[in-house]
Amino acid sequence: MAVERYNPKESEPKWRRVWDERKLFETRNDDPRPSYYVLEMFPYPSGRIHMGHVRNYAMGDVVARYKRAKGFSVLHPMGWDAFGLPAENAAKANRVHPRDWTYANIATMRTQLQSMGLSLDWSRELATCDPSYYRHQQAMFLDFLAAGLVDRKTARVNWDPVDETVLANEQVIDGRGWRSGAPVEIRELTQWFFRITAYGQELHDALEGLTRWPDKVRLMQKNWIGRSEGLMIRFALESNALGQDELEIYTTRPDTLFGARFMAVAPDHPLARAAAAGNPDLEAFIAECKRTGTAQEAIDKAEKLGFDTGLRAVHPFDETWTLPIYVANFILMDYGTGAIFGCPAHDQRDLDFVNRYGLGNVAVVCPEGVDPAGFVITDTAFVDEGRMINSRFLDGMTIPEAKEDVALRLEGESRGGRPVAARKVNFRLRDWGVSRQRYWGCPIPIIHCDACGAVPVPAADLPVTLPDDVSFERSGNPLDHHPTWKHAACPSCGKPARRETDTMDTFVDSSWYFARFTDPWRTQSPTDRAAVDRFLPIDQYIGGVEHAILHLLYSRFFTRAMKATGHAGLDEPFDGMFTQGMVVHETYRAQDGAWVEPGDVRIETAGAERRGFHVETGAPVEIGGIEKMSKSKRNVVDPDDIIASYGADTARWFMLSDSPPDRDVIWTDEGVQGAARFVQRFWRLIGEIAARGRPEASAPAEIGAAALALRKASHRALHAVGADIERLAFNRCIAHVYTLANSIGKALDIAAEHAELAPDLAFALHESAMIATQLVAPMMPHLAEECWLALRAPGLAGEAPWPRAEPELLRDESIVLPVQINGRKRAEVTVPADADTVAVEAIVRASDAVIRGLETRPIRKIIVVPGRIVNVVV
RNA sequence: GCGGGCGUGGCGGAACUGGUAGACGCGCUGGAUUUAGGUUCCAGUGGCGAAAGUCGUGGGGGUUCGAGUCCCUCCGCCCGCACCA
Repeated sequence: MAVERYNPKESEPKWRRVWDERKLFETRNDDPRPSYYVLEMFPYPSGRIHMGHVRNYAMGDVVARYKRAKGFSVLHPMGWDAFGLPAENAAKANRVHPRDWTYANIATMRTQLQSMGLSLDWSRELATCDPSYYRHQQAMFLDFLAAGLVDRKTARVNWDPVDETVLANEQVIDGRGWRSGAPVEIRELTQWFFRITAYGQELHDALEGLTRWPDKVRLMQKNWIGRSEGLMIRFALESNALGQDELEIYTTRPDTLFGARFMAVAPDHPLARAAAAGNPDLEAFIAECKRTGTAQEAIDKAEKLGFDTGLRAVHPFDETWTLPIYVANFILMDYGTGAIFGCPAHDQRDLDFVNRYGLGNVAVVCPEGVDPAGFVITDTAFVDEGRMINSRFLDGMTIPEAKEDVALRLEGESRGGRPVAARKVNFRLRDWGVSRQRYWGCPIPIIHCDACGAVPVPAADLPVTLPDDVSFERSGNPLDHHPTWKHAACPSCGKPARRETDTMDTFVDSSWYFARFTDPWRTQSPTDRAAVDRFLPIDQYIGGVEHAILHLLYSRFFTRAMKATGHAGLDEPFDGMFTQGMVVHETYRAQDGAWVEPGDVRIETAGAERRGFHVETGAPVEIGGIEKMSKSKRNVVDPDDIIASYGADTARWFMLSDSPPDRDVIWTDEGVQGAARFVQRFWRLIGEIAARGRPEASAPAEIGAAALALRKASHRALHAVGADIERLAFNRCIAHVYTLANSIGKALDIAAEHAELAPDLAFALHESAMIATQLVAPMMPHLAEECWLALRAPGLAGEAPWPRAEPELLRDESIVLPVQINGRKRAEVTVPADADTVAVEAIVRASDAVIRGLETRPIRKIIVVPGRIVNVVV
């Protein structure tokens, strides 16, 4: 019987209206059911959504809808990461105010997201650029300050001379500003810092417990934090020439102390500066070091260079042994103490250095089983395990034993009333510099007074709001150029003072928005503890791997700081974390090399051959590599276009179908069309069943083979889809749905052969249609509603509870076991599902196919893996 | 350089803790329906072979009754960090 085509253009908006009217996705904080918090990283309102958003939000929505059906009070909100430099650049380019630009983008993108049919609680929507949001951020900044978690200090920062602002490390790519492309300068500036290093150990250790995070992300964070254990050692200087009598170094290899050949300090180490004071050559060397770019290439090519200061340090275990002190270009001031002792035999950099300056080396660790006498280091440092040699009292020890022995001895020795050495845990992690010389960000609520210093803005005066009347004519920070804004009275003494004109890094905004979502209506405090306790931690967070370190690490710190200041009660904000892959697409180039948009390319296939032609001109187009969708390669597909021509359900279905969610998915026309085809096919299957009317509510007593097979298929799919959504294996979910659709199709074929439909098949068909509709609902919610209605099911698909798979339908009475002979499949036997090993063995021995396969050889052994396989060994 | 991941048909990918390799989709081939189809339906689709069979998960080796899965080794691709002492 004919079923009309499903029309998403009509259906989709209709159902969204129904959901809205019934407030289906609004979450109540007093809902007595257990809560489940699903969140996708909120978008930056750049202008339009892209396919990456579609993929990200489709995944989150599947989880949200599934968990809702499973009876959870699901919190699934959406907001806008709305501060940032692009708004200011747009202001400069188009003479539009950053606020207007941002809110116009939000309006566009909100409409686009809504057209996807996401089950979001829009009543909790927030934008970080709204004073109702950032006022609380200012309050927390001041609370953090009071709690000692904020520092104001002078530090070396990346300065972009074109954009005239400090850049975060991650915004410096190969030594150039990511936006301007200008070489970044290192400047010493006084800035505000969050003391993330205070939590270095904790952030490191707690990674262990984040079992629902990708290992990759945990490892990246671990490396970023860069914890190392070592020893701070104070070397005495041979002479007190420069007013300093010692040099403190940090080392993780105190065991190699007897292999030391030199000392080295960073070019900006105090000792280097002091030594350079009377030494123009050294001064020139230091200047030259600073000129070396920070670009990767420059670092790779840079040779290990040093300048002998003429100073000498005394070996801590031998007063008669002194070491030359160099200023060296490969020593970093901001790690450890900015000074090292060099042991060339067991550190490649040190070895390169001595080989250049002819300082020689002595091996002090020898690999097990190698004769120490013949163990010579030339070009490659030995960094593996071994036994100590050439090291006096350490000889014969393992590396850990030697480390411990050196530490104990030097800790016990003292000079100038202090121990010569101290154990020290060091971190690569630096404090988080949050000052930005930008307009479109959260103002730092501080007033600088000549008399009182940096004074917090009183709570009653918050928020410090951004002025509207700013000009982007001049380069630099518009807040600083504003005629009046920065002038304020000192809250402490009342005298004229200056407002802080730096704003906060936008990563601060995104470090706590998930907490704000739990009670975004609250005006008196950033959070409501009861709401935070109820919803946090986030049960499932989903976003791109590009935030694996920064956003996720900052949020982990921020949550701890919020705990310390009473705004939250937990350490880890994200219980489950998932990083989804990118959306990629083929690229096309015209003969002149210009990139061609997918929409302008027509693909012709001849067998396995694929050829591209320009739609209008017919000129051949070269089909290039598959790459991340980007404007520059023009291989972008606009979600709006797809939704307009196929509907949101098709777009969502395809985004979830092909690839595992953590891998890249290739966007293809064929793929979308396949998804669209399935939408129609599904609608047809359901429609044909619906047209037969509703059968009895309970299963008939007599169930025939065809009906039983369909019931089993339905319940197996139900079971499998549920399990795979829990695993976030959406591609597998979709495969299960296809399998079920195939089973339904077969059952309909059988049904079509009979004029009168048997009650058991009628029941099984209707049941399968209901189950299939519910399985499809998290991925294609609009289609599911339309099917739900056609099947005359009560209420909405969007609020129906997830059905339970009947355990007896998941089992088989008899199963087919493959039988191997010597590991090769030779036969199959059908056995009762509950047959024990002995029974299976008997059946196998009696099997004709097995006997034939044995070719009269005697059976040595039979291995039966119940329910799996049988292996006959001859 | 250090760290991590991956390598399965023409393509995307299935295969839970070792147990029937290629589920499911795309593409392709043949056929049917249709005025037409970018529709729908049916059949086929890893290689070789007429078939029985045989070979097949990047290459080589190993452990095992049995290896895509575990171990060693080599090759290739991808990602992260990068002079962190």
